[in-house]
Amino acid sequence: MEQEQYSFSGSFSYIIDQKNRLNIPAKFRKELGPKNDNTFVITKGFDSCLYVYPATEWNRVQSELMSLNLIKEKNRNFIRSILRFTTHVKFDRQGRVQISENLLAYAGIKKEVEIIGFGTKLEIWNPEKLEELDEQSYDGDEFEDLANDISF
Amino acid sequence: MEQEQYSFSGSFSYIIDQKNRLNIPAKFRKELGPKNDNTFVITKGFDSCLYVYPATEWNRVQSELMSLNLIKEKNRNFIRSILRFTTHVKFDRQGRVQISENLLAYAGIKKEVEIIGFGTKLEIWNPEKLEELDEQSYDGDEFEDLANDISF
DNA sequence: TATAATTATGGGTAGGTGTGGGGATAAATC
DNA sequence: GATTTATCCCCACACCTACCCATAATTATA
Repeated sequence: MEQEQYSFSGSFSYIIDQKNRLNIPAKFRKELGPKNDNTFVITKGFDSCLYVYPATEWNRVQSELMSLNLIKEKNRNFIRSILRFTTHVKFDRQGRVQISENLLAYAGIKKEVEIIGFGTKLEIWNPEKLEELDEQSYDGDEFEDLANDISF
Repeated sequence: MEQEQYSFSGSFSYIIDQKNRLNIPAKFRKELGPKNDNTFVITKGFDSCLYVYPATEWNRVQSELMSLNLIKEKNRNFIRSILRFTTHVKFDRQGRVQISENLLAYAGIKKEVEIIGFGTKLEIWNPEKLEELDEQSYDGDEFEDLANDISF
């Protein structure tokens, strides 16, 4: 199977409507491609945001997950903590997906939402939390070192 | 794949029109070459300016970005701080690109713009900020040392 | 110098995008 | 079984953007 290379980027503001529907940026939907059958996979992410994978990309993640040694309790707990919150969502003709209450609660999302591209996946944020993190986490020296490493 | 070597230089003044469109100097557009499909990648730079990469050059940066270890929170924050503000822009038949509001805000750009060549990339500046920085940052001795290092 | 080509800026318009809401079907609750 | 609740599909519409053409200024060319 050839490896399709996603490279999501950019930041987009949306709101969740009364029916818990969230618009996915048209730009990202177009990048999805026909193999994914209009389907994303949403799960809990780190940093109190949600991760959104193209279905094909999620398959890769899942197979790596399942390759962990199931004898170790730590691994079982890890797998469980992720799969428990994973759902496949298909967007409607307007490009919206439905997000479950507990995922929204985990990310602290009420109405305003920021969707950002993160390479092979998307991240869904409460914009206020994203802003906070941005301020807290900025580290001039370290960021300059990293930028230097990658010839930014 | 052969490595094409960009060497942008020079300084050009433009204005942003009512539709947030910014002209890219014809000189730079011509250097782009056919492989880039008339596409530049714009993102936040250091020094409160915007960076503009040829698409092929950006691919290199991005693949290095994504090769960072995502287990480390600092790396995730770094990647996010860059990709969030990254957009692929294709210039129209007049050679203009559209620049998002938050990028303009970051660089403090309202109307007047200075585009300068910076080797493999371009930089977009508010001309006043560029002027300020020029005065503040000039350091005769240090600059002479650097010039000497590179046999300028 | 005259003419043509290129470049920088302005603006119109069709189609795409984001958001709200209605109605049919399925699921849940009483 | 009856009533409510949720879910999915469709349509509506305001707004925005991409694409097109126009024009003035500048540069290149004969």
